[in-house]
Amino acid sequence: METQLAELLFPNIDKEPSYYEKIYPKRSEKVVTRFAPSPTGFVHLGSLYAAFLNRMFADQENGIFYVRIEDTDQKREVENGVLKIKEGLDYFNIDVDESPFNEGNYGPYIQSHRSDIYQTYVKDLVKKGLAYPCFCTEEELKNIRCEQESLKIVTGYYGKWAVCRNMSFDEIKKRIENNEPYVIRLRTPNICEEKVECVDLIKGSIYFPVNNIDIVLLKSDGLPTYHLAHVIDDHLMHTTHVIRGDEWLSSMPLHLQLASVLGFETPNYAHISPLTKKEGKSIRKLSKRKDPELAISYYQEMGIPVEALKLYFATITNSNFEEWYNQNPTKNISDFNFTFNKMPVGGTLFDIDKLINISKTYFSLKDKEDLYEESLEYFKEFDSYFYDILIEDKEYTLKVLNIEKERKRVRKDISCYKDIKEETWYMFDKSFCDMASYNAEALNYNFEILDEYLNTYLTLNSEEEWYAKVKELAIKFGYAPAVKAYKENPDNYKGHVGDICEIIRVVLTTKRTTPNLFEIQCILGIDQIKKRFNNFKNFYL
RNA sequence: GGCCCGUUGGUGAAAUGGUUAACACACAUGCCUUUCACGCAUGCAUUCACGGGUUCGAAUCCCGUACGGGUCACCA
Repeated sequence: METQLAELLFPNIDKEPSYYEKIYPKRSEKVVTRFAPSPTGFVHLGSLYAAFLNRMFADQENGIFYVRIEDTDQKREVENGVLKIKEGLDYFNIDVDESPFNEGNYGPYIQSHRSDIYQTYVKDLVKKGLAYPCFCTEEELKNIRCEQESLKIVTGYYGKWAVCRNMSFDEIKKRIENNEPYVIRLRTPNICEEKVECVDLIKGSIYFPVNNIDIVLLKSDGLPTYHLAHVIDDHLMHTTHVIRGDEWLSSMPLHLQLASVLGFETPNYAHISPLTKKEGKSIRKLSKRKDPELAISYYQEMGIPVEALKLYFATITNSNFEEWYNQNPTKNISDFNFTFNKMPVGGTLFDIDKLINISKTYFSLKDKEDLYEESLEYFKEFDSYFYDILIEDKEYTLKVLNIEKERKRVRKDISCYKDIKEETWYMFDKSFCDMASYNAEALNYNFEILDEYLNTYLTLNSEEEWYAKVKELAIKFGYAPAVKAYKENPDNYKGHVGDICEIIRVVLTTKRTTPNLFEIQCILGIDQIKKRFNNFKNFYL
């Protein structure tokens, strides 16, 4: 009778599960991880975090990391969804060993192309009396739920509520011939209220009630639900560690049950606690719909380097990473030994301040050549005006990017590529001419000091000599040659040497705060300095 | 509402029964200093959500309460 039913339901399925078991043999790698996104739009930072972890763990154990597209819900699918996932991964420099774009021996890597596989396994379950067709309509299911809710009992398709569970073969046949739509449900073997131990690598052992709901295995369009698909795929693709978001934790009893019913060994599970965000007083999981600023495009536009993002991920992944990295700043993330039991169990607030700090350190460690190349990539895409300025004279740009770099304590004022423009635009003649504008306060500057400086005190031979001259200039005009002297007797002076420097600084850059003034002047050169002094005077006279 | 999980300073967190509760970010002050940044120093939880209990001893174990989160689809 069951065999008859199986043939009625799946007349076109001519294979047995053993066929697939044979063509997808065990792999030699000890660790196989995977990233299994749905093609529903841009790649969210949270997804990338999961991908990053999977890749990292596979690397650490010399394993395989593959990508499988979970597109069994065509309603939610977005145009170019798969491509967007690829772009996200590429941008993040996450190598993928097997994927739809790089098929290995365990494909297809897109679930909608694996329909026959799922149906073969389900057909086998039907034969064994472990699955059955259900003709309940959306409305009927809704009514069942409403009744259960009013009775204050657990909702779902189970026990006596599972009305299609014991339908006769003749009735099923009649309905199918009548073209009534149906799903295939699991005939869950559990009716009692036992608990199952779910071992999670991050959270430890958790005891859940066993699943006793006849969940849907195959939807009316013949495609599987997530639960069935992932259990079969992770088995056939020989995933050893399922590292996924913790929204799946509570369905783990179901997944364990499915594996057991299908006769599979269960992989290890690790459920990652979500990245969260503060909204007013409450905290909630980062959401793709509500938080578009957490699309990677947000970071691309700002120019936060991927490496910085990865370092940030690493620090929130293992609480001891940060300390290790501070002691080994030249090593790679992959040199660190990650462990699941050091991962956060609760949610993690996404801390942009921390990210920015990490990014600043990252920039401070970059040498000028790398900085130049990477900046070009960024500005080429997001600011062609400044890109043209940067490439006009490479040697000059390198000097600008190198300001205060070749010293023991490097500046840390750049947190993203966008900042590079903010911090250097005044160093280039073109952007200076285009963008410079003086604050009204500059009007009050003593023009005599400026003339004196330009004509007799300006020297670029060495920083010591230059500074000594500036001090002389300060004294000549009644300013203290040292800040300390000024602070001790403020009434004796008009100001201090720093004020003199400020005047020069503003005239040359329009800014009150810049890196080292002497270095700036050396790069600008005498002619440019003169030009800017003259411009400044013309501006006000 | 049922089932799970969590709650340590502004933030991320360490500490897994034993003296003054790591570390990092942020913040504040001071030093250094031509400005800013860097760097250095100092400060920032009389206490680990709350209430009970176990113990010579608890942030750490147990129970209860409160709050927060996740999940209960023919979505993944």
